Amino acid sequence: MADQLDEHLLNFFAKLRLRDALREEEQQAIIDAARERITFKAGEDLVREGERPHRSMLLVKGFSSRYRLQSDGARQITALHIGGDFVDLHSFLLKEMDHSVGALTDCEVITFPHDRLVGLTEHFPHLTRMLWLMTLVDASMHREWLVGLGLLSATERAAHLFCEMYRRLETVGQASGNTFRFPITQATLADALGISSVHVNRVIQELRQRQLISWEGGVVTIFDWDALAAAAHFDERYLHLVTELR
Amino acid sequence: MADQLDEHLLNFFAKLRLRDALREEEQQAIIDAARERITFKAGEDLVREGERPHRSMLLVKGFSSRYRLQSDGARQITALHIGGDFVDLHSFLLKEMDHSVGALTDCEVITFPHDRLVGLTEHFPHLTRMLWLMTLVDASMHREWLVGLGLLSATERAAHLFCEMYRRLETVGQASGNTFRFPITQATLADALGISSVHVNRVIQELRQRQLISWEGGVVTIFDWDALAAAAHFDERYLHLVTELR
DNA sequence: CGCGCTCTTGACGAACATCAAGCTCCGTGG
DNA sequence: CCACGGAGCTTGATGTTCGTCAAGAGCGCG
Repeated sequence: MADQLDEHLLNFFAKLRLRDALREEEQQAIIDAARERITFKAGEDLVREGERPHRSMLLVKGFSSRYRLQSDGARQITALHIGGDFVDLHSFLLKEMDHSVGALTDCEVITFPHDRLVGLTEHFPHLTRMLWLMTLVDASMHREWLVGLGLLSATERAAHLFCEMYRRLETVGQASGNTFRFPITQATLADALGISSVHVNRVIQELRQRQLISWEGGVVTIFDWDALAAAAHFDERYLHLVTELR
Repeated sequence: MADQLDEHLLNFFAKLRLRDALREEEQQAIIDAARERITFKAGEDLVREGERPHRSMLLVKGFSSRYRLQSDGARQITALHIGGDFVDLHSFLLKEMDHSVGALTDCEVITFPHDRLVGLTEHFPHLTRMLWLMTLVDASMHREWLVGLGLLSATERAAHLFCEMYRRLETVGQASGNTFRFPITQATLADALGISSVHVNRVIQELRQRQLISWEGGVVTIFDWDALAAAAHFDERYLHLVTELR
C-alpha cells in the first residue's frame, strides 16, 4: 500500500522541504503513517463540523475549502486547499471539527490515522515540528485573510487571492508562466471573499478591464504580476516560503 | 528564578489542564524552560512584524493584541490575548514574525527561549502536542473571526467578541458574575472588529439600549447571556474548552 | 429540445465610512 | 483652586461600497 502512496505524497514532501530539510527516515515515517487513498466528488464533504474524525486527510489532487454555515444558509469559506495541503490535521489534536471541509472539485486524499500521527510525534520530534509548522502557516494565512476582510476593498481582496493562489500553486508545480487552473465558480469565490456573487462578478470585470488578469474556462492568467500584487497589497512573507532550521 | 515564575504560570497551567491532564514532570519542564519576567507599558510593542525573535512570550498579566499595519496606517487586530496566552509561540517555528504584538494595557510576560522549547519537543511528546494544541485553538479563533467578518453585522460581531472574552476570561478566573474588566478603547475595538470607531460607538449604544450589556469604566457587564449569545450567533465550540486525551 | 447552472447587467436600498463638531473626563501645571 | 490640554466618547450630516432583487444570456448536458 505504501508503495502506491508515496508518489502522491511528492507535493507534500516538496511543501515540507521548502521549509526545512527532511531526513530520509522522516520521509519514510510519513509514508508508513499513510493508510489509504480516497476520492470525493465535487460538492461532497470530506468532513463535517461537529464530527470527531479518527484520521486526518492530506489532499493530493483537486481543490477543497474549509467553510462554516450559518443558520440562514450563508457560507463563509475560511481557507482554500490545494494538492499537498493537510485539510484537517487540526482534528488530530482538536478532536472535534469546528468547521466543515468540502470538495470544490473532484478530490483525492490520503488518510493518516490519528494513532499513527501520535506515533510520529512520539518518535520524530523534528518531523513533529514540521507538521506543527504546517498548521502554523495555515494560521498565518487565516490572519492574512482577516487583514484582508478588515482593511481591503472587495477588488483588493480578489486580487490578493489570485496572488496567493499563484504562489501556493507554484510551489507544488501547478502554476507557471503566470497561469494556473482555478476551476471554481464565482459564487464560491464570493463565499471566500465575504461578498455577494453579484459583486464578485463586478470585481472580476474590473480586474479584467485593468488588464491585470483573465479568468476564463477555469484558467487564470496574470498579465502584470507587479501591478496585481501592488493592487492587492500582497506581501508573500505570510506564506513563510523560506527554508530555515526548524 | 523558576521559583518566582511558577505562580505566574498558574493561568497557563489552568488553560492546559482544561484541555488535557498535565503530568507533574511536564509542568516542571515548562517551569524549567521559562527564563525571565518582563513588563511592557501600554502602547509598547512586545514584538514587531519582520523581527526574528529567539524566544516566545507567555502573557501573564494585561491585555495585548496581534495586529498588522497597512501602508496608510490602518490597523487590523487579528487576536486579543489575555493572561495565560502565548502571544508568539508561532515564532518558535515560523521564525519571522508576520505581524506585531502590542500591549493594550500594561503587561507582564514570561519568556521561553526557543532553544529550550526545542528541548521540550525533543523530550516531552505529549507536552509538545499540548503546546501545538494551543496554537491550533488560536487558529480556530482566527477562523471564527473570519466567519464573523464575512457573515455577521457590526453589531453581531461586537456581541460575539463580548461573549468570547467572557468565556476565555472565565477559564482563567478573570470573569465571573457576568462581569469582566475590559480596559480597552473603542478605537481599539474598532480595529479588532474591522469597522470605524464612530460605528463602534453606535453599535455599543445599540447593545446598551437593547439591555444586553453595559461597558463603563473599563468594565463589561452582560445582563442577558442567552440573548447576547443569540444575537452574536455565539457557539463556544470553536474555543475547544473540553478535556480530551490529546 | 429544454432544463439547470453560471455568468452578466441594471436599478434600488442598507450598512457602514468619512468628516466635522462638541462633549466629558482627567491629569497637569500655574 | 482653576485654567488648560489631550484623550476618548458622542452625535449629526453626507457619501461610498456593497447587498438585494430581478431579469436575461450563454452553455453544457440529458
